[in-house]
Amino acid sequence: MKRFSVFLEDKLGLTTSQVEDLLLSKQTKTINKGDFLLEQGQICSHSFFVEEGLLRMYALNNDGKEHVVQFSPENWIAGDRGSIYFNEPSNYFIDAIEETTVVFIDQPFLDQLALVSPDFRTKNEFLLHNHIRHQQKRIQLLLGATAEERYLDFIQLYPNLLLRVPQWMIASYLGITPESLSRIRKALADKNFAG
Amino acid sequence: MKRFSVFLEDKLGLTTSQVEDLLLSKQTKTINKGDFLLEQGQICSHSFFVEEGLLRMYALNNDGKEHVVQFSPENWIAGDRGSIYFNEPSNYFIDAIEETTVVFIDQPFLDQLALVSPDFRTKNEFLLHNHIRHQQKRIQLLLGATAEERYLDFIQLYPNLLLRVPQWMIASYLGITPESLSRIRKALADKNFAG
DNA sequence: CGTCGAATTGATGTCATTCAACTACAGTGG
DNA sequence: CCACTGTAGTTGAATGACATCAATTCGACG
Repeated sequence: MKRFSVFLEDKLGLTTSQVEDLLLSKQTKTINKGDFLLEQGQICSHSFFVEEGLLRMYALNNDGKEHVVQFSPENWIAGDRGSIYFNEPSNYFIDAIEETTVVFIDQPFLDQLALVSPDFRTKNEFLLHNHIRHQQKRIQLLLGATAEERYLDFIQLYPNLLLRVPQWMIASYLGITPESLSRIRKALADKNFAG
Repeated sequence: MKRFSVFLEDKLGLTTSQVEDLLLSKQTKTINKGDFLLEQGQICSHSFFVEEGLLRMYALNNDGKEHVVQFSPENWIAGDRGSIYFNEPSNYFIDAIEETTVVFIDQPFLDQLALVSPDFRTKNEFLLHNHIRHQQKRIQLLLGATAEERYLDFIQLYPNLLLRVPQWMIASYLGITPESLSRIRKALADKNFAG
């Protein structure tokens, strides 16, 4: 749980010894590529800190097509807040794109963190604000940018994911078909040779 | 500041007397239809609680077209978190769709709230989670739903806004042109007569 | 080497945009 | 009170962006 420890110290303001205590009772779970941590209809009772690997959260639309809401590589937290905090069955699936090791985070654990660390809540709120800000940016792009612009933004924001996520999933994240993404990439390649 | 008082009591867990004390030093500001509370390039140093009226937050894309990120009617809070919490110049405009009365909320005020109310932070985090959940839903719709489906979702979610927001702004919120929305409305009207 | 899913490519279709004309209506000034 | 003006909304025709369907090609893996 190396990454999780560092995360607790750097992002949430805990001391090394606090982290050691807290993690005594914690275990990691490793799941295979393609396995699910959450399926539509279930109530999501945990968030998942990604220690190693890569998760994807997606929904199905009316036609049964997958739409990726977010990718969660190392050091990210996945989970459906709607389901966790409002106790509703989730609309989402969370599965592993690669073999992935996660740490389960439940409410009691968060309460513990708030108890031992004075500025845990401040830092946690910071993370929430950051999440909102990223979502807002994404909404803005979906409203006003072309598929090509959204793709360029994606490779700038997540250059490391480019190599790890299959292209058809990136298309799904961008809100287009795999065929369209293929053509966009071709057009970009042509432009770059011309320029 | 009636609505703001009720908000502080009901949503953020303060007592009536706490609210009275806190609001002694607070003033409202009323702005005209079309006036701005935030413009692109400025650093957003406050959030705005809407006591009366209706705000809209929007961004400009590469072509200079407006795209509405959110509407904020009574009891909502508007503001650009990216700018507030990360101290960056904002990408957004916030202006008034109607004459609007707002209460300015800055960080010192929030700190005060956290001091006097034990469960302010818990309730505030709840609001943040709720915001994230709504944004996620919107992303999902933009990825996988047709313009018609998004419009139906909009009128279900914000039936009261239908009468107050000009149609071209709703189109902007949905990510389509005013002409397209006009046609969608016509098609729906035809369907309902047929059915 | 053969198989299966991923990616590319081409032909065609659909939905929304663009541009333009026109109607309806509110606000302004004579 | 009426003409003048500007903005919102509607409608039509042409265009454009992305989707769909179908046919290959590519590449990983048993």
